Amino acid sequence: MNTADLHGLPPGVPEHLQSEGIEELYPPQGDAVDAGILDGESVVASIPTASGKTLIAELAMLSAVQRGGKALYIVPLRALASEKKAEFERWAEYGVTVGVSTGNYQSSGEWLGSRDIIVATSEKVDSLVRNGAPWVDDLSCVVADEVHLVDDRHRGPTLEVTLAKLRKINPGLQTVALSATVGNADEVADWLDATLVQSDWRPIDLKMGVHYGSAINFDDGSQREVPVERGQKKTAALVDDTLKEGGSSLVFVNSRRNAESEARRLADVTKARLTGQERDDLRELAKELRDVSDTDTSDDLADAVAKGAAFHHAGLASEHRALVEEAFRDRLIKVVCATPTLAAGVNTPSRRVIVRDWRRYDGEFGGMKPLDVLEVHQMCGRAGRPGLDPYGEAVLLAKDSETMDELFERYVWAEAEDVRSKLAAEPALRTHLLATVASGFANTRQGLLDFLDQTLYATQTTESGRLETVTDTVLAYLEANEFIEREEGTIRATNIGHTVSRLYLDPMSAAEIIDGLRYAADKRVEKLRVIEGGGSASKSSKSSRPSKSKNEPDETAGFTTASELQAERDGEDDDVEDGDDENLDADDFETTYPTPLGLYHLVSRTPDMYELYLKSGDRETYTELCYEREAEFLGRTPSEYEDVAFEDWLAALKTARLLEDWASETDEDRITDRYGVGPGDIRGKVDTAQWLLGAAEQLAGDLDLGNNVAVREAKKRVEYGVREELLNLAGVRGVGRKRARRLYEAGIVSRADLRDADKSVVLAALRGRQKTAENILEAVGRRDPSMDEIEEDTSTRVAAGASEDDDGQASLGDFG
DNA sequence: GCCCGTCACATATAGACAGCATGTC
DNA sequence: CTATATGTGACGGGC
Repeated sequence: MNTADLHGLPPGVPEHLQSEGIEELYPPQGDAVDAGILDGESVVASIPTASGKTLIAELAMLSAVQRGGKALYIVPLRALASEKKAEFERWAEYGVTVGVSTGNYQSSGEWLGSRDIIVATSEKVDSLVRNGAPWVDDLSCVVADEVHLVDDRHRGPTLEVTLAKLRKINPGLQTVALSATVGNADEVADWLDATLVQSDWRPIDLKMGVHYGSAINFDDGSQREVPVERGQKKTAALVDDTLKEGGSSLVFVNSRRNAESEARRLADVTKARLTGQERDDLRELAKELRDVSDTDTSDDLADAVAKGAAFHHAGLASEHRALVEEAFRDRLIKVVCATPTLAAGVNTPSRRVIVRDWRRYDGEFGGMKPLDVLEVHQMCGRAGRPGLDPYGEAVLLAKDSETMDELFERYVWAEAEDVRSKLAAEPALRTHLLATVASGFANTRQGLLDFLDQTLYATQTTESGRLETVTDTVLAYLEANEFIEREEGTIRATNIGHTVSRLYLDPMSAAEIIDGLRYAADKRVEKLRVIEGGGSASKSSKSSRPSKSKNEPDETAGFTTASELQAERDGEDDDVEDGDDENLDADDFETTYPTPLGLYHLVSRTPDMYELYLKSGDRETYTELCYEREAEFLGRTPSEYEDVAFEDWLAALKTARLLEDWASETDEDRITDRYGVGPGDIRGKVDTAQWLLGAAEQLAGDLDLGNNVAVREAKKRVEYGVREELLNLAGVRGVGRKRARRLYEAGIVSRADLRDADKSVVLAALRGRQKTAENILEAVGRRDPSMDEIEEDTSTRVAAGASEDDDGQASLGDFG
């Protein structure tokens, strides 16, 4: 089918497609048009990666807009949201407007309402529906990208429920679901009342094969000699082989560490084949990567990249990832060793894909578990860059002929698994039943069951009654925690229930947080009563030890290097927080209870916080810490000997400790090696903690518990990664944790000080960066921010520390 | 005395969404 | 932790 024959699109669009070189539609795209995609018909397109799924979606959305409608494009990842938005924005010249809404990307409801196409993550859409975004009623077309993810245990149910809700709100809604090739696409199509378009067609040929001995054996029967020299690794031979033809490779491995070590090894392979220009460009890129964060991860990545290789996994900061992805697309980086982050993320095609590891450690499984066929196919699908490569090659590795046979059978010839709904799990229903009640979708038990009947789960299940049983369990749970009320058969959400749903909390997280906050409120009342009765004894003990925040500046002013200062702070933590039940004495108690650590631990043990892994030795470390800081924890501490929950509780303590470190200005590199995480993990934890503490603050306010100020401060401290005394400064644009500390050390302790401060002192505190100093002064509202002719105050500079090249901000920012 | 290979033994294990209100070098 | 790869320390050989 020719693009010129397309109907129902905004004027100019077919011509635009032709100008992009799209004269003719790919066969699956033609099928989708035949299925009525331009006329508002629903379609499930189950076709390989990179075979033009996005255009199918665009055709549907553009024709819907042309009919005066509004379209929603649901993506699985935030990074994809911005990618798609950028792509769709080329239709702006035909009057089509695009908006994005994700957790970290701005979105006012009204503004979104004026957009023709909205791109959002499934969770964000769910949240918008819960909160009654007005434009949801106006949708005429919804696209679900990667719809096979309904199979995902954690996030699948959200997508499933959201689609069901959208379809219920808008009865005639055109649903376009894009899926990888899966076993039961027909079932998905049935569920969505859509026509199935299924095809294995790809614009560039994909050859899948297994390397064994000295050759790759492809699925089409052909072979390619790739001998492996003695002492050489297979991956090295394969990467070098591609490189000789000027192609790049993508290597998938099963752990972060493997990604890093493989990249280190392959760097020696790529290094040998770089041009002089490439060497220079890579050196520059390496510097940029190194500056992203002051951690080992950053250095290791930069070292590898300088030689033309990179690794990619979730421990990287988002800037790291973005830089690596971009340079790989530009063919500057020759090989990327990645965990599955890259398999489903943004578009990073490569001439050759090597699936080095096909098994991955899985604790629940109890050993190395073979990857799903779908997952391996997704990785392989990254092979072949449209328009650049004649074909793509995906290679699995076998050390013996037996393994080769197994790999052919298991992956090369195999069809992907069926998609199975995971909705009937309690955690999923806990969240979604509350939301369904709270947003008025249903107000009886039967109403809920009727609604659930419209989900994929219902069309798939053979086990009748299962959904009903779980529903009853979950309703009982929600009622017991006072999130819902039942009266004569009608179910209503309580005020708190509404809040919980609106905040997008797992009700179990909310229950935990509420318990903890109530515990804190009670303990506070009780303690204050004791203090009032007990009187002066505790007061005098207090006065002998000034609180740490007050005496900090004097204490730290004399240190000359950041690390000395750091060492002192770390030591001090141990001293001050050390102690028994009495470690929070009278006045401290009044002003500092609940403590940040208590609150961090509270949010860290909710199911919404992903657990940090306990390593060997950690058990002892944190058990000890648990006794040391016993007075700070909110709620009953499980018994070390009797409670199975103790292990989880300790893992949460480890997370809480990380957050406390971050909020005490501990350096990133110190945190990364103390907890065995990457810079990206710190960011993730901090981000989640911020969200949960924000929710906790609201709950504390709603329940009138009187501790929302403490929660707010704990939240602010994680947000900026600073101690209490820097909170005022750290909020200024351009001032992060490091600069705030330097300004503070130079005697500038507040925004007001900054407005009036001696410019030479400011300049010295900022290591003589004029431009930075001007920007900061402007941000804080100073009338004459100009730094022209200003000299650094050298005396201040010396006192503030002579450490070099350490001007970086926290650099954990995520600016979507 | 030193460098290196070898071996037994220990160690660690993928990913990432969400509230609200504004803004980073 | 139904496996695996990598890191670590002890040991011995060759010089």
